[in-house]
Amino acid sequence: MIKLLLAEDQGMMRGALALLLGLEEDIEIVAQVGDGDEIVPKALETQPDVALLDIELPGRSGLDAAADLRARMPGCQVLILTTFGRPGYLRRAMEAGAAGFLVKDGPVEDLAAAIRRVLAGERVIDPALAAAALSAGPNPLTQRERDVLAAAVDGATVADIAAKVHLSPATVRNYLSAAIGKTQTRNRMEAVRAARQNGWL
Amino acid sequence: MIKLLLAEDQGMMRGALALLLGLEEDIEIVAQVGDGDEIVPKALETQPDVALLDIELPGRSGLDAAADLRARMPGCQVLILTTFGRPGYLRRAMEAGAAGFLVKDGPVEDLAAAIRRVLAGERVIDPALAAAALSAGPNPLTQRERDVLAAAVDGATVADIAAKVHLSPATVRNYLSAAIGKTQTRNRMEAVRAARQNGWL
DNA sequence: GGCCACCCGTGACATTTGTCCCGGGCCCGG
DNA sequence: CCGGGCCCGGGACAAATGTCACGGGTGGCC
Repeated sequence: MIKLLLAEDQGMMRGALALLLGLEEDIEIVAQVGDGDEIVPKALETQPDVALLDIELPGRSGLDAAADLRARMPGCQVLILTTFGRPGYLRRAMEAGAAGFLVKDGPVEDLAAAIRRVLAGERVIDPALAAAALSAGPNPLTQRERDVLAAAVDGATVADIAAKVHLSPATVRNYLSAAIGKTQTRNRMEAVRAARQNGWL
Repeated sequence: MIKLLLAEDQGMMRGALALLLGLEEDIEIVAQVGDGDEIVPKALETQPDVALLDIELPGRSGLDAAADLRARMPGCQVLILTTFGRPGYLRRAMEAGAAGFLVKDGPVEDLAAAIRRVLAGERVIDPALAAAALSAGPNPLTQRERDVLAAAVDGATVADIAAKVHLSPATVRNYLSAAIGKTQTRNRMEAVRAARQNGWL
C-alpha cells in the first residue's frame, strides 16, 4: 500500500484527486493539506511514501517544502504537480530533490502511474519540459534583483518598492534597470512577466 | 439520467471531474471539451441537460459561450465553475443567463448537488460572492477603456497599444488616464490589476 | 433643439521611469 | 594583493507616462 500525502490549495481539485487516487487499490491517502506550512508537520506525523505537492500554495511554496521534506524524510519521494510548466520551476524542483514533475494539463491516468514509478525510484519528467528547462539556462537574476522585481509585481512605484525592500529609491531603479537588461525586456512590467514566465520570480 | 457537458481546459481537472461525476448514478457525461469554441457545437450535437463551464478557456470565454448556449438551447441549464470568484464574473454570468456559479475552492461534494439543484430550476450562488458582486457595483469602464486596458496587460508601451487598437498614441493615453481615474489607482499596472480583480477586463 | 455620454484627437506640462556613469564597501578566488 | 562579483547609493539626462484643457464628431434621450 502506497501512503500518499496530497498538498493542493484548490478544494475541488484536491477533493477530486483524493477521491480518484483513493480508488486505486494500492494507494492510500494518509493526509490532505491546503497550505504549504502544513506539509512538513503533516508528513512527519503521517509518514507518507510519496508527497504530491502543488507549487503555488498559501504559506510556503511547495518547492520550499519539498527541499525540507527531502532533508528530514529521505525515504519520502516528492512528486511536484503544477499548473505551470515553467522551466525555472522544474529546475528548482530538481534542485530541491523532487523525483518527478507533472503539469496539470496532462491526462489523469498519468498520475497514478507516475506515483508508482516515483516510488520505484524512477524519475518522471515531461521530456519537452526538460528540454525547455535546459535551453532556458539558469536564473541570471541576482538575489536583490529578484526581491525588487517581486516587489514590483502589482504596479508599485519606485518609492513603494524602496519602502518594501528597505532600500534607497535610486538603488531600486538601478536593480530594476539591471533586471530589465538581463531579461531583455523594455520595462518593469515586461521584466516581471518574463521572470515569472521562466519561474525566476 | 442527467446529461452533462463538461468544459474545462486543465486536462487533469477535467479528467478528475469527469470520473468523479461519472460515479454518480444519476449523472452521465455526454461531452468533454477543453476549448471554448467547441462548447456550442458539442452541446448542439449531444443535447446535454446541464453545461458545466469554466470561464477562462482557450478560444471563447465560457461566459460568451454561456450566452450563446442559453439563446440556442433554452432547455440546457448553465453552471459556471471557475477558479476566481470575481464580482464582475458573477455579474456577467448572471447576465448571460447562467443558473449557477461555483468557485473551485469549495468541496467537491457541492458539485453534484449543485448540478441537481440547477436542473430543478434553482439558482446556485455563493451568498458571500453575491454580496461582493452587489457591493462592487457595475463595470464603470467604457468599451474603449476596456480595450486599451486589455491591450496594456503585459507591459506594452503606449505605441504598442496604439498599434494594437488602431488609435492615436495620444488617445490611448487619455483612455488610460480615464481608466486609472475610474479604478482609483495610480498607474497602468494597478489599473489593469484592479480591473482584472473585479472581472472587468 | 439641447443635453449628455461616448468616441477621437492635439498640445502642453509635471512626474516617473529607465539608463549611464560615478563612487564606496564586502567577500571570494586566483 | 588584485581582480571581479555582488551589494548600496548618488547625480544627470532622455524617454515614457500621467494629467489637464481643449477641440470636434456621433448618437440617444428628453
